[in-house]
Amino acid sequence: MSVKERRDREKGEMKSMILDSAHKLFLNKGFEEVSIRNIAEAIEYSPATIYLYFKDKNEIFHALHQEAFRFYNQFNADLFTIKDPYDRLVKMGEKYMEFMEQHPKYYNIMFLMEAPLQNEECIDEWEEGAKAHSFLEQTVLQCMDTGYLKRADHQVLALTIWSYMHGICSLIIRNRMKMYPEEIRIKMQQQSFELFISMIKKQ
Amino acid sequence: MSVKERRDREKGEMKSMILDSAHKLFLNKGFEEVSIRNIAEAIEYSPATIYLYFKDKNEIFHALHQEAFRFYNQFNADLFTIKDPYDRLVKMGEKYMEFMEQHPKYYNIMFLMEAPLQNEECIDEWEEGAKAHSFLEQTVLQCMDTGYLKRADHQVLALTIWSYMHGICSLIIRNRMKMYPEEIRIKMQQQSFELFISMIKKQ
DNA sequence: TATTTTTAATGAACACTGTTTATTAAATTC
DNA sequence: GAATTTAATAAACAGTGTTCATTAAAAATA
Repeated sequence: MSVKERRDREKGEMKSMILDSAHKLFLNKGFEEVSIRNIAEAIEYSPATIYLYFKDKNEIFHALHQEAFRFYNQFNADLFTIKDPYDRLVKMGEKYMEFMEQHPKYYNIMFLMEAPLQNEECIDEWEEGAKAHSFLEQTVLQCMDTGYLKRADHQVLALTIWSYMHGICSLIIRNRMKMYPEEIRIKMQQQSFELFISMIKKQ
Repeated sequence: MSVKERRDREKGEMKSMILDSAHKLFLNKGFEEVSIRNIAEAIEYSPATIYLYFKDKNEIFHALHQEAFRFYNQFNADLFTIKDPYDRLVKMGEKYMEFMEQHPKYYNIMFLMEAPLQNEECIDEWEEGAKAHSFLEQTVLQCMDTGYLKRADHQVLALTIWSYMHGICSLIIRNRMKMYPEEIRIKMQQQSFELFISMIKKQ
């Protein structure tokens, strides 16, 4: 019995050893640029060994996708201390943009890359992502209850807000805002955010 | 003199032959999945020949990126016949989503892929994209002038609208809306669009 | 026209990639 | 101690983007 237990533990340790190395390499080189052979070299095992612990490269991406959401929730931990729901909502948007700017590689794997969600079974939990999203939904609902936002389906409004935030962030990250000269690009982005905030606000 | 002219013409013909083949292959297989060797085989030349006409694979992606924008402008041609600027703006949004749904591969290369804009010199014109964007800006301006939209910086509002549209579209295309069960996903998307439209409208 | 120069096209190679499989070595069970 | 299960790997498969020396053809010059 205890043999099986140790084996399971060792299997888990090996998995997180692979993931840790992959994680570090990915942060240095960018996700697509790291190969299975790179990871194998870093942990001093052969490439084939990786396949005893992960089905394929996408499964590694999926695991790191989940880790990125954990990191994102940590990054946003201080939002929970903001009592006023409207202040919290605005701060949430600001932090979303901050996260994109400070951690573009995480943003990329969380919201832009295809790889992490390319395996069928990825329909499963995605707990941390759901947590973040329902936090947004609850905040929106509270904003309506306190009269900050016009009454509407809070789920629909939450999706609309997220869509806007993700839209502007991914345009920036993927270099699709070159029609604006570099100097004014950031100003445009800020003004757009302010405009959007004023648009959802009651009155 | 005329020799050089013929040579230039032949060079151009070869370039568009490569591009045409690449285009067809990409539409069948998806962009990342087509190799230089695939293209070479299709045009019955050796892979090395491609490099006499294009610096690298990204340059091919860049050319197709431009073609996609031409196609997008064609797709939207009938918007010009809509006289009422607000009707035109709404229709513009609807067609944007239609385009994403009917031509996800074009949408991908236009707005999501990194490759087409990875070479330095891509800062150049991007004429067709600028055309589409300034059409949006002008429509927004006209909507303000006719009292449909609240007065604001029309460039900032145009960017905000595009950000929202791109946001919802890329969340769909990249499968990031799995927190909603498949049946209601499309409904959420439609309701969100309607909500956004009502948000930007005066009153 | 004959020879030199320029240009176009390629085969072969380089240094990679993800993934599979047969084989070996070690650990565990009988 | 022998048989069995498990873990790890070397080697191979079938690709990838890209470069470069070499060849074949076309154009320019003598």
